[in-house]
Amino acid sequence: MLEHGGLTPPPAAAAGQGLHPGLRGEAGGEHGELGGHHCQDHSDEETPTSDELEQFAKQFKQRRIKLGFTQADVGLALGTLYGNVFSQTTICRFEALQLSFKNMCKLKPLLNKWLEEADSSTGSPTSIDKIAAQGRKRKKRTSIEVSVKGVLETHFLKCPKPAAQEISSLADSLQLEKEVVRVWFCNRRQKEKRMTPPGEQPQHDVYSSHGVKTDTACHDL
DNA sequence: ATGCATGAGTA
DNA sequence: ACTCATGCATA
Repeated sequence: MLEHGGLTPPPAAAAGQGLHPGLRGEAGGEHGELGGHHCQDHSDEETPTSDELEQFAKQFKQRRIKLGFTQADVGLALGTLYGNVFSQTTICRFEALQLSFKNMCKLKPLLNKWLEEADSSTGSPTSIDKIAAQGRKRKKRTSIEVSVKGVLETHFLKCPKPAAQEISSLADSLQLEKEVVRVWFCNRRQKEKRMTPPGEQPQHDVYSSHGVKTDTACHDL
């Protein structure tokens, strides 16, 4: 089968809206060569487009299931195969395209390799290796009430990057630890940077959007 | 499948 | 302190 995609050919390029991968400008001081310059990626490393990643993720999931593997299996297999172990969470997020653009690009080759292996493996006995050494005190997951989440979201829309002081007052108002609130905002920002906004399919915005630059100004307290 | 959390790297 | 990649614990 070819990648037909059925009728999800979406995108239409992510030049309009909807998809805004985290394409950070890496024009900083990445390399500091003086006199001699030899930098130039010329390998067969092409950065896939968002569309390609979508297709791959779909195919990957289907094949994975066809072969009878779980997300956790894949994560472990990657570790035993190359040394990079991943959790079920990460595989899941990859399939759902809930990772950043960069992250997706990084994982695609690995998963691609696994696919080849898994499908052509006439029974390759991959030995399992598990290295466990975690004696850390992970904080118990704080369950934030729905109503409180609503408040947080409202604030997020107003100001996605509140200052420490604002976080403090907010935490105080909501009766939450400052850390919890801070982390919540961090996670929220990350979500916003994912490829596929949950439940938000790119629609064509014929109207709307004018030169209005909704400047995100944080004021008030 | 997802929410809250950790930790390394960076500005 | 933030971003980013990643995962334990949980829904």
